[in-house]
Amino acid sequence: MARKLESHSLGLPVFHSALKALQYPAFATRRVGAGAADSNQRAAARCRRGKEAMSEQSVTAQSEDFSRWYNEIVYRADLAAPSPVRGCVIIKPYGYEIWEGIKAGLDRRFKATGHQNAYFPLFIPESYIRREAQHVEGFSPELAVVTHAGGKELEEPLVVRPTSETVIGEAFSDWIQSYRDLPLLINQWANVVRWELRTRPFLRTAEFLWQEGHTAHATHDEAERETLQMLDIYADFAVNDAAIPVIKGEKSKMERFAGALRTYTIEAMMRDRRALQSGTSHNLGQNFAKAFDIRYLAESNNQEYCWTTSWGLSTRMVGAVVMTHGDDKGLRLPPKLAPYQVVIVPIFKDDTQRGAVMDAVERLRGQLDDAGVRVHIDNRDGQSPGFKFNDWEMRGVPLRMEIGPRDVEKNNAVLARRDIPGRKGKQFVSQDGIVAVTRSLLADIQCSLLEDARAFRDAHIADAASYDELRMVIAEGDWARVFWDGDDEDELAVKDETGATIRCFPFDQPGEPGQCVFSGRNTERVALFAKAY
RNA sequence: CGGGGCGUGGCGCAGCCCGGUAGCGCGCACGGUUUGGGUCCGUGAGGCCCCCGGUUCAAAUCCGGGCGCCCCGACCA
Repeated sequence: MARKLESHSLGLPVFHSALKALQYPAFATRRVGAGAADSNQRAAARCRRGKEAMSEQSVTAQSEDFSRWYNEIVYRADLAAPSPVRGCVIIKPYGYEIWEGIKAGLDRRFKATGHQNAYFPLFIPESYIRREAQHVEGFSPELAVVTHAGGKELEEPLVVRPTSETVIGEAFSDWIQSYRDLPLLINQWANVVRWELRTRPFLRTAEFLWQEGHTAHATHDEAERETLQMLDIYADFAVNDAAIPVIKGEKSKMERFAGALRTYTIEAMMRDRRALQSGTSHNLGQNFAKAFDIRYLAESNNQEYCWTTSWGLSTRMVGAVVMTHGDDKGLRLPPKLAPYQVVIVPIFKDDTQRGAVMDAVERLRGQLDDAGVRVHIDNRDGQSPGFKFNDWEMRGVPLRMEIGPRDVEKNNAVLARRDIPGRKGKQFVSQDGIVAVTRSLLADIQCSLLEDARAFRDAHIADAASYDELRMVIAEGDWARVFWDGDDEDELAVKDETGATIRCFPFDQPGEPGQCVFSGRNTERVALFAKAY
């Protein structure tokens, strides 16, 4: 386990301090009309028709049908399996290991900023949920409720948690007496249930795994700092570990968490250019403190309500990794999250060769293993090397190592990078110093995935100066950045007409005033509109 | 909840119109052959044809009823 954690860093840029501002520039945009959408994608779509009946070994092209591509890849790469229950999935070991990587990366950051893990019950008395008015309203349509247990009807139905603000709020009100008990910084890793209508593996399932942090503070400002700090941690994780460039921002009133003062988000652009909210952080103000009587005795000897926050990131992140980096051949996993960073495919004809090849393979494996690289030997008997190459490419392994008789003879190995297709991604290297080469290639792949994703995203965000332009940009499938000073109805109108919603008001603002594309009012704020998952 | 579609070996499907032996591809098992980009051949295992009822000598197929699932329109990490 120690090794596993450690190998997540690989000598790559590691997480430094959650409080430190992130290094990457927020994001770039293009002008409307300039260099429109990917002509590549369309050409590919045209090309592909007619080859319909390609063998079952190949995956539907992204350009042809993105969601079909997604579903196929999720199942074929062995991330998940269908479940007997409605909107649920079985997360298979390969998918779960990605989640474990996500957990490890986040948990480390949470601990580094003083949070502790705890666990609260799955069942929540129905009356708790009702205590915070907006909260009930927000969640009641999607609650699963247990009415019977132990063979009889329960006196009070139990809600299967959709999130835990209420139980935790109740607990906090007991735990917190004095300002000396603050801040209280708690996180829990748990499953939650939301009875969603339309579900997709990882992106939206009836049950999902996540982490929910809950904190209580003495002042509004402190709570606000915590809320923003955790958003920074999410962004830092997304960028540096998952290689997903994200845009930090604030949610509009409509998209705000039920019961929150303010909701912040990191938004990522998937390969089909739809937005995916990949993590959120809420300043809950005193709403829950008042509903659950979370009070502390201040130094002044006065009873004060606490200021609370909550923040969560879920298995949806696995879907984000798939949809951000994946290509027509399948997954492309960032080395820091890849269950296997290197897969070794041994090649031999007969038993003599086998012996020599396997000796070399085992030796190299040992070296990589000792260096903390997650390495796997594919010694399946029935499959040809070619089959294995394709198989591991589909499963997104960053680096493939081929060792055959010729390599053994020359003390070589072949390394093939997943992020560079075909011959160009292949190189012969000496077996001596394999650790250093592997490490540097993995670091390189980690960066190149991030850069790819960033370039793609920036090419598909456009500044729109009018509502017409906004409509155009959205119709193209891109994201539109616009000056916005509309109200809820305006936002709804845009959604009805274009299908796009405000993903966020980015923290990165132009700093100069402009005219709201909808109301015409002057405003300082720009919003990002996009179609979202 | 409104509109469209589908339930047949593990997965993807054909068969249904015109009732009569349940079939194909993939996968799986075994043997051989191959192995540096998805080898090939042979043998084999595996199916209350969603459920209940009806028609008939005979139902996967026709009729009636149920159930389940998927896709498209209102919510969400």
